[in-house]
Amino acid sequence: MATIGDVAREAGVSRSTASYALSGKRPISDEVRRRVLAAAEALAYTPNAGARALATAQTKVLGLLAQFHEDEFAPAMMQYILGVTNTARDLGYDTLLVTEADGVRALRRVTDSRMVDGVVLLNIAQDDARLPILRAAPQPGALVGLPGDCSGLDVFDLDFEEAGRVMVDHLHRLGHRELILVSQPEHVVERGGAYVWRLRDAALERARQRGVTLHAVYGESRQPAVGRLLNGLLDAYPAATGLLVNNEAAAAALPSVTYARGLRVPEDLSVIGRYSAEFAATFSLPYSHIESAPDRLGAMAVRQLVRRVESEAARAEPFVVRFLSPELVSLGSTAPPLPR
Amino acid sequence: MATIGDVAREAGVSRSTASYALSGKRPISDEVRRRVLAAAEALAYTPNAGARALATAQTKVLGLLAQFHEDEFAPAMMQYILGVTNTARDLGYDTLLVTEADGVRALRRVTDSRMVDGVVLLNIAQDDARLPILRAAPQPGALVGLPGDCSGLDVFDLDFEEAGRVMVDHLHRLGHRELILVSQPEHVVERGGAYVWRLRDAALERARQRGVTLHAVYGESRQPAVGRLLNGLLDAYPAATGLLVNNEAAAAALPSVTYARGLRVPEDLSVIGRYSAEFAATFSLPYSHIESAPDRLGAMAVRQLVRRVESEAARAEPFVVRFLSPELVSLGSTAPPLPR
DNA sequence: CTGAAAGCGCTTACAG
DNA sequence: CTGAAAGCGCTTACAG
Repeated sequence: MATIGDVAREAGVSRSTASYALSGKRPISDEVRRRVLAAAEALAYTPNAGARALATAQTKVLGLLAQFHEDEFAPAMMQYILGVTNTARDLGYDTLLVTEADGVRALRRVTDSRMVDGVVLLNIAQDDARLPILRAAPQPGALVGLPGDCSGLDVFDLDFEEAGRVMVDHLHRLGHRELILVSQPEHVVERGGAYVWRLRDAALERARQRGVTLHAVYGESRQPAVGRLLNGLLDAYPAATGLLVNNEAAAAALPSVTYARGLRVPEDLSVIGRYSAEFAATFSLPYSHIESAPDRLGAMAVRQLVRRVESEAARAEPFVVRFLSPELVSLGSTAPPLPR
Repeated sequence: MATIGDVAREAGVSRSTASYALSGKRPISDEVRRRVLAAAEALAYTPNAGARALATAQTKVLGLLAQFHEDEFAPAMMQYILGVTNTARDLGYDTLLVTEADGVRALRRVTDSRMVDGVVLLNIAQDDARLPILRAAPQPGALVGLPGDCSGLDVFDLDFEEAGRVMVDHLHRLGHRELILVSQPEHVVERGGAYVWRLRDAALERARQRGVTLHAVYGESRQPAVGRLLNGLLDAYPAATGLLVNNEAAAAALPSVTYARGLRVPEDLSVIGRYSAEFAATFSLPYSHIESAPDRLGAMAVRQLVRRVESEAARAEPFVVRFLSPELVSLGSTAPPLPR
């Protein structure tokens, strides 16, 4: 591989001149610049990333830490990752994807070794053990997901509380008075997934205000357990006319369940989910849903992160906690309840 | 951050001694080693990755290039990616995930700049434009997926031809004489996805040998098109008693279709899919299927890649093309056809 | 067993 | 406008 020394020799200039001609960081005569660019072109010169990182203290790489817990719903994760990698690339950064189980160790490794200029964390737990490490790291960090303590980091998440209220209000307005809410499995909550109870508690509160009965239960993340659970719920609450689903696996399993029971949606049962458009399209889900916008959240986190990475001034700004307003995408799976 | 110079000073030795004590690459007296390790510990010393890469010409990072084409089935990709990242980490490597649309450009960037020690390519096309770049690169490369020309690279893929034969044989043995095969959409084939016709052609050939009628059609990758397609097929071939599904989206949409038509599986229709166990569990798919083993394929590719990266001798070995034998996971979705 | 020095390939003050 | 030199933080022959 050609080095900057090769380019300089080929162009008949010093290495520093070659470097400046390529970077444009100081004025260079047209003639010399032309020769340097031609030499670089001819030798297919590409700067060595390690050498540049060492000299500039910038790697142009962002770390992306994702946790894949046993028994969690992996497919939805892909959209968050793509939101991050694609936005990073647009801004001139590559992405180091770290998926190992020990997130604390992983985070320490990539920050201490200076492999990355900044870090995005996915799957934030309420009391996430990675956060103290990230706060202490020299690189800035951004979270997709709301932890208990947001200090020292930029945080981006869907407004799950508003999502819960929107779901309840929508069905209440249509005339529903008894609803079921299926959340993620209990172990997701135990692990610290605050979004589960943020949505649930807000939905319960709003239901109380509106005089709506809301049965809120934990779900399952896999078949056949999730199918059994849905059947059990529909058996247990025969008067319920609306179903809220804050659980991708349950949403994916629901069509089979309703077909098997001969339930028509929305005539017999109104349904509102919470997932991404991508997810809905891929898995044939015909339900109106709160768009979870994983790509947008990933993109927002990266943009803010890169701002802090690249600007001293930005790094001094106060940290932000930004909630994306939930948007209800209507696919016609809700209607007024049938008179009984 | 502490440098090796800080550690050396703290331990009262030279930088080279500190380096050797840490790496163990030459004998060091117990006393000195103890002091160095203590100093490194006390200063929380972690080597600077860029500096090490520059000195050793090894980054301990692998590149993973994935292509996400418009209208393709993204969720299945996650398992391949996890297979790669987790195996890489086990072997001491981090993973740079590159997802930009222009794969040629991306590959050139990461190899020319020496950001990675080796590269794994996903979504291999029959005539993949990235392959010439990878062959010419100084780093070794491994493919998950079979291209037209395997020269100069290690290749790993499911044996899709054998998969087609296993599917046909299994149903033939049960007494089926008319089958439908739903493949990926035509544009996946046009883009170069050879595995589609590898499975199909082998299935057609085997069906011919066995005297089985096989209707092979392209599928769709999204709803509602895929649901319509499945209904259309079942209408068009009412005498078919078995369905082979080499298309994740079609498999995911099938339960709704069979329920809606009042078809029982396997009594009225035997079904065999081709996807991963992870996929089956997540999406409630009750069908016997050929396990596509994305995690195993990713792991195989990484192991071979790292062998070549780390050993001169391994780099001189002939390139391999390794096919994973398809395994039929029986979930009871096939049975002898009902007498008509 | 240990140290002083060179070198990896860049960038960027410092001089002119 | 251009060049010679220092330095980023490591590793590893070269000497002793």
